[in-house]
Amino acid sequence: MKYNFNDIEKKWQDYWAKNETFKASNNSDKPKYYVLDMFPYPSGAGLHVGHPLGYIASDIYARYKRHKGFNVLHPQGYDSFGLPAEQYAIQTGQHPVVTTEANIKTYRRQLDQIGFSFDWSREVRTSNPEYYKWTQWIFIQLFESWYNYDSNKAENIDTLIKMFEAEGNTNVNAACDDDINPFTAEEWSAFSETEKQNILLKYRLTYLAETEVNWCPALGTVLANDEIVNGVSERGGHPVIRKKMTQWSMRISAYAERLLQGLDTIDWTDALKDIQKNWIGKSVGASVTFNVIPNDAVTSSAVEKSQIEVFTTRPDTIFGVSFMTLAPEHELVTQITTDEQKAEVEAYIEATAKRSERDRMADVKTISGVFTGAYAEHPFTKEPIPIWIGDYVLASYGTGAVMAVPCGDQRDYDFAKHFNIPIPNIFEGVDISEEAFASKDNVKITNSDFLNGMNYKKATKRAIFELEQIGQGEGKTNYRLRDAVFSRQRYWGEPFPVYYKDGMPQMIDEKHLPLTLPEVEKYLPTEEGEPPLGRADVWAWDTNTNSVVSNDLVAEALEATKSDTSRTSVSDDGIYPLELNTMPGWAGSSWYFFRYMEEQANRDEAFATEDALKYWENVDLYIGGSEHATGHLLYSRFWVKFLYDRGFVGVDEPFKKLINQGMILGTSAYAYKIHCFIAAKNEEDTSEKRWSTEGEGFISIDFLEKVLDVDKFVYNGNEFFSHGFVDNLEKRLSYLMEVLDMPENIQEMIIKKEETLIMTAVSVPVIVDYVNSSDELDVQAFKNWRPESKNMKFYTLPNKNFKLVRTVEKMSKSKYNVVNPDDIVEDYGADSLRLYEMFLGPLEQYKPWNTAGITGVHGFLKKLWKLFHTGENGAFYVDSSPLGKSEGAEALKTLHKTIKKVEEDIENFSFNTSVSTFMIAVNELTAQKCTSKEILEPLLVLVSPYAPHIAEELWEQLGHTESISTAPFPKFEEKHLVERSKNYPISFNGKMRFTLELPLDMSKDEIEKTVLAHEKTQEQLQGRIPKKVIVVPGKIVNIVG
RNA sequence: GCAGGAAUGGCGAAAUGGUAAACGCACUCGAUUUAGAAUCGAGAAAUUGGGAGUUCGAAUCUCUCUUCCUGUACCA
Repeated sequence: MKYNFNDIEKKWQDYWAKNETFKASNNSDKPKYYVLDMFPYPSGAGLHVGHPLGYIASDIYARYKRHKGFNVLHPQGYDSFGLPAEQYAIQTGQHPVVTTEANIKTYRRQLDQIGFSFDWSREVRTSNPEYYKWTQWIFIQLFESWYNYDSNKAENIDTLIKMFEAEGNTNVNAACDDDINPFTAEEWSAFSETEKQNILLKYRLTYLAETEVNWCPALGTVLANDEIVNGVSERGGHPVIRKKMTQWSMRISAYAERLLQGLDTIDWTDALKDIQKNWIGKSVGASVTFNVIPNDAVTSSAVEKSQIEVFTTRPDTIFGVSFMTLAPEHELVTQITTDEQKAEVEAYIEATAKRSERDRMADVKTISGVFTGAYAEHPFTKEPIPIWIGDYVLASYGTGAVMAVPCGDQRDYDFAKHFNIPIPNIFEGVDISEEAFASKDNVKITNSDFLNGMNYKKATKRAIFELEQIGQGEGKTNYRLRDAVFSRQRYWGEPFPVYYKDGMPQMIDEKHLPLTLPEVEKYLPTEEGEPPLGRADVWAWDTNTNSVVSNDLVAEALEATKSDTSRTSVSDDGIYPLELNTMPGWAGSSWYFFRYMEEQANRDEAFATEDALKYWENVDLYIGGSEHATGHLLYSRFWVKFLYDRGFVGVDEPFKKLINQGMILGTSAYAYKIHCFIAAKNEEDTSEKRWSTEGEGFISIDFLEKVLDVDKFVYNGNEFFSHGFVDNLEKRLSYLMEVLDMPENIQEMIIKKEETLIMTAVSVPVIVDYVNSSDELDVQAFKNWRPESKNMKFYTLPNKNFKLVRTVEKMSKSKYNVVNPDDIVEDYGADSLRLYEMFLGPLEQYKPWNTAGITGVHGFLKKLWKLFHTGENGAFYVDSSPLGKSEGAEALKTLHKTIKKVEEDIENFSFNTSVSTFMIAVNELTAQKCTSKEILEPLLVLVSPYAPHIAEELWEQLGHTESISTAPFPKFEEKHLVERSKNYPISFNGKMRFTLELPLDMSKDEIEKTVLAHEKTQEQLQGRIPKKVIVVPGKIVNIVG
């Protein structure tokens, strides 16, 4: 019987689907375990071999946990809202629903054929209305909430309103906008409804605000900070500019501290935690207020009371302040600038505004700034401090102003040097003539009044205390984390459940959700620049019927209220325009892990029932790419903490353990297209001396290396060209003659150095399928693919094949290095693909794919199969009789060391090493001619998580009628590994010289005696007397001397 | 600049203080075959990026330098 993997795999995939083998239950006596993959965006290109890497790892773990007796939830779904489907819709006019559905079909087929143990009954798709109904619902909950720093959690907005009614807002300690004016309880009750709503909006966890956003004109939408890479859009690489727009924002900054603290409670890699820590960017310091000194030369009237608030992490260096710098955008700049400096300052502001964010980022070295003519007063010395503006100070961080301490901060130092501002030194015994002293350690403060002689820690404490005493500062903590813009000017996203009454946003009642996407005839923004939803004709909310109605009705309603300027009377007929923006991609992905917990049947009543949430809690193991570190993974944590605060879920972290799988890279192949010719020394000379190869040809890389006589030649840009070529030409002329058909007289001229031979080469990517494992090109296939090369020459070394250069890079269509798992599954089977992906190397690492290597693991599966088919003509045969003591010992040893290693490996997510372990086990058992059921049966369970199809098939052949998937994991027994003796390595000064077989129960002294007495030891020592003998029983003997 | 990670044959890698290089690919030779593929057997090949230290003993721990990768960037 042959190992017919295609039939076997189909058979068991059908079996699993039919029997719902991997359906998880919400009621079970077993302990629960939740294994989750980051769900895919179903793109049109389908999967390549890099995509399933993480899925295979998580599947192995999920299957392992089932063997270990856990009730495993291992679901899968689709992040099906997103840009590519919409871009495709814009180009073709096809509705994204249609393309998304088609793409999902492809994904499902590809996933199914790899044999994943997903519970598909719990599938989610973020673009399904039954799903995004609950995304909209969560949005409404955020709108109805505010963050109370006193209770340190989100609360219903009603508790805030109660506080306003009772005592106004002065004692409210909330996460809110900066521009809050204080009011009393009386004032609050006197406000109009619109005014009240306006104020509440400044406190809500999602709020409308005019924000400076990253606008991408090419994509017609705003982008989040994490969607921009090097100043251009992550998708498509389009330029991004700053633009002010009214947008929904999420007050994630309220959670900055908890997002930071929470990292300590979860099992993520330090690398990933560091990325989030840096992104949150906590800095502890103080806020200090500087009074601006009134100046007659300032025309502006406000200057009398002007104060500049700064944030500093080094309040201990306050006596080192010799100037202040404001961001050019700082609101105070125009007020304090003296008439004399006005022209210069305005010119500078204009110049900075013109520079794009990208320019400012690229150019961090140029120092620029302008003096405003104004001075501030030092809070302690009362000395005047000049106020400058400079674009090294960012308007968006802190207060947009800094107290410059040039002796302690390199940027301040550079600025001071550049503009000849004094640099007072406040560090005892430190030389600051060359650069600033930015370290906090091992230094004492001097020239600083009451701070003299103190270290950083003490001085900081004292400085803050003194600032508080004079009312000009306090301790403060700043975060880099900004609120997240939540609006997108796109069609293919969740509609906001929001309509506008008198310009104020109103939530649609949750019982009328979902608010589904309207039909539009085109997916582009409108001519007026409104988002695509602006094209919908039926996109207004009728509060009478609670339904979406035609826009025409809004026009009528507005007409009716137009004359009423206060807009407070209810003369309209209750029909209002709906929000035109949609939600960003991260909305649906920030809570999907809860949706899986609920079975399809109960999903109408809640996003997940309380029972389901309580049972599954959160994700025990999450596997996905590290590129989501500051996007999905941060936003999910934020939403979960919010849902936790409001009592909707019982956990405040979504993912207990997280592993980032590395990327599988493609191995591209390049052929060099060359052209050889002889250039005349004189450009104008076009006489018969000139010669060239007939058109272009391709040159084999080994030939090229030989001709150029270098191991590795430098290839820059599109061509190379070797002058040194001529010098060594004689040696290699034979090769050249053979291939270039060069006339003898030309050869002579080159040898005599009358002419220079020039070779140009262009590298052309080749479809990797045409290249064999020895990097040789199938020339015929290549010619068929590239018809223009049909008549070109392919230069190779004599009797050699055409060789190519290979480079490792990301898989991409344009490089022709994409490997489709479908082909691998067809040629080698899913089990081989699964094993090979794991075998390539550690899960977290980036590693190149090389299809040739798969024969190794495929060969292993065949050997495994053979182990069970040792009967006549390869018939199935295993020996069910009990193992004899003597012949069984060896096999048991093999089995149990395999159990031990594989179990350890899976627990440590070291899947590559267990594949090696399987290979060793099968090689050993084959050599032992083992046919015992007692050995082979448990071996199958070990292999089953990795190669489930072959395991199921052999399991069935062993006579089992139930799937192997819940068979208990074999128990490791130490006794089978116990050895009587040990082949001790005998080292001399740490270097192993020979080995010696000694009983393991031999005592330390005896070992020493035996070893020293051995003739080989004497030979090594050559009469010397050992200074020391180290004996580690069971490990090693080391003789020093 | 800052933060994190990495460097072991031709390639992917194993070994986390105790015999360095397991396992696989590729390579060479042999058997089988009309040939190729497949299969089986045999073989050649790496002193752990450089330097120093700790230790009886270091790929592994410490310091330092070099190179590469990832993230982040005027964050006060």
